[in-house]
Amino acid sequence: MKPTIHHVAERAQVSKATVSRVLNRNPQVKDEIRERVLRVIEELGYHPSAIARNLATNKTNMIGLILPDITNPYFPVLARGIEDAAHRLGYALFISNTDNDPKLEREYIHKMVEQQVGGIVLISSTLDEQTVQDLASLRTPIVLCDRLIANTPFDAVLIDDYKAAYEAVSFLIGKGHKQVAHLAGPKNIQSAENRKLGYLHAMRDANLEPFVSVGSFTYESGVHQMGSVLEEYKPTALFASNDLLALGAIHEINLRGLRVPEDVAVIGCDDIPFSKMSRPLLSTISIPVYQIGVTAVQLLDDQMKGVRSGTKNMILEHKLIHRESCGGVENK
Amino acid sequence: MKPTIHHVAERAQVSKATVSRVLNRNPQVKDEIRERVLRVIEELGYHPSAIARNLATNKTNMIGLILPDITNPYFPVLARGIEDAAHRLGYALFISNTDNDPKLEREYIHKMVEQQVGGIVLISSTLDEQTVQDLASLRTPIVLCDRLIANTPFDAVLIDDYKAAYEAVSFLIGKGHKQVAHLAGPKNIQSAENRKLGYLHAMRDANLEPFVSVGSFTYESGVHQMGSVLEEYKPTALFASNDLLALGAIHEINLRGLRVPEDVAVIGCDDIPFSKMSRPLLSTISIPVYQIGVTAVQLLDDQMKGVRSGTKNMILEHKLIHRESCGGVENK
DNA sequence: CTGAAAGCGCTAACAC
DNA sequence: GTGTTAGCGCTTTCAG
Repeated sequence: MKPTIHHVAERAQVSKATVSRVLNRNPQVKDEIRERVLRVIEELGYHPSAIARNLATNKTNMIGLILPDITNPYFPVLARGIEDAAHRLGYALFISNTDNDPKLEREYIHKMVEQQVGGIVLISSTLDEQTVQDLASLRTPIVLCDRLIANTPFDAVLIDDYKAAYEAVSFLIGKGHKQVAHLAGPKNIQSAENRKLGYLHAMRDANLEPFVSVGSFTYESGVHQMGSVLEEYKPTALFASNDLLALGAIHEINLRGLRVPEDVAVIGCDDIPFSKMSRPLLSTISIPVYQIGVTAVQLLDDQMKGVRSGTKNMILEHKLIHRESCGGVENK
Repeated sequence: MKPTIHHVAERAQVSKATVSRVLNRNPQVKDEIRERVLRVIEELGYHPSAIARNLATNKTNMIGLILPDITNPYFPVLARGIEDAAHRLGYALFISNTDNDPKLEREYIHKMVEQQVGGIVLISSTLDEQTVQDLASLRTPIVLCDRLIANTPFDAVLIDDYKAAYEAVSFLIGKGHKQVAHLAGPKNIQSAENRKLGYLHAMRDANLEPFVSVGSFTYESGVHQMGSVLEEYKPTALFASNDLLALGAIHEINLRGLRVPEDVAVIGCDDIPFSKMSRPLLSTISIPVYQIGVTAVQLLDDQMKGVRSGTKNMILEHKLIHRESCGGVENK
């Protein structure tokens, strides 16, 4: 049996209250007694039960992270930012993968609420109206990442996907490209849609004919989509909605005997770690993922502490990273 | 205020005990009453408090995962295996990154124990004698991944790193290579050491002169180490202790105007997702990471349920994956 | 089939 | 300074 505060109290010949005081660093305990208690705690290998404490204080030191898939290279850095910030603020972190399955999302959210988490960082693309209602009635603070839902009490932290895409495409156009294709992400993912819009508008503003191929946010999808793009459009440049797609596209381009960037310039989005390891090095839009995670937890913490009222949305800055895959850079 | 079982009971005009019964699907509740209670639960948006329940039953449905760094591409799949298995068994999962810092490891372990987790999956390379003692006295089930500690009560699940390395190197030697270098991982990581041993023995058994360069398990380290290996040893083949190292090495090899696999054949270890996206595709030792995670949780569950006594070590099967980077495979 | 009451390990007034 | 007491929200005998 694990020792409880009771055992410690008994053995140290003091009351549970006193043990509780030394546990909580209450200064008004005589040094002698404090030391005695501390010694007993050591001897017994006693660890206070956080759940009992939580129950008594009616507040917990746990928060939850719900994301699509930690296996997708975009997320580990985000998760790390969240985790680091959480621990810095004294929270333990629950984690759950949903694969973007709305049913699982709801299930995990409810599970976390039952665990009495103080708040949840939610990364989801598939929130339907009903789930949103559901969440809003939960009385549990929620912060969204990479996703904005208007008219809800949820804070959000994201980048300006539209602008990022517009800039990337304008950059390509500025280099003289007229045939710029776009590999888009799933329609139900807000950032994918916004990136597509940014692409479309940049093309329109330059009086160029757009060409969009829609797929999923995976390497395989990039390989696959690029095949038809190459056949139907003869692009000299490509803006992919994320790096995985870009990487897959490059693979397919090479397979067809074309070179990147000489024949087709490629630029992705996200700046996942692999982008710095691929050949050619991938040009991309760098997203401050780690910082997004940290910020999300800070917002959550504010909400939990009731520091703030009203919704808050944070737009973080992205950055165009010019590496090898879009040319004009000496092979270092 | 969040509704409690008390509110539900009151509103449904039954006792807390009855509400508890319907919560726990106790069949001996009259249908009529059950429905009434269920309806009230719905109306109130009531969610039972897991921590209160845990306190009452003295068992929890939480387990913890402590790993070095989710940002290292080896870990997400492992984490996913653990998470999936955990949820399947009804556990919520805590997660913490330690960066292999022994102090953080201890801190997080203790934090999780205080959270009353039922067990911990621990991925660590830096366990010193003292920490091991400490853990053993915790009365909390622990399962180790990728690491074995003899004479402890800890279960472990891993692969046979020695054998994996021996096979990889023998494979290279079998292809006629006589100058096979090794990029080793950190000395304090057990699997790195075992892989090095496997390499050494394979070379010795073939009467070949070994050449080892020790670094860390990173891409940058691969780039850096490969520089000197190329200058000092003129290898025709390379066995890298993990894929990141291999990928970095390939980068450096190419930078020096040499080709993979024509000039230097390369084989890595781990089979991280990026190995299937790199150019050339990386030959490697595939480790059943996902399965390691699943197995770890199963062992943990067994321990927690007291199903088993005594320590159990599981060695899972690795597999040599023959892709482009070691030659002899048509470029598909 | 349902209710009353005790208790899980801790904190937080309130006394002394 | 330290002890007493009453809960926190739930489960679990034990009655009825």
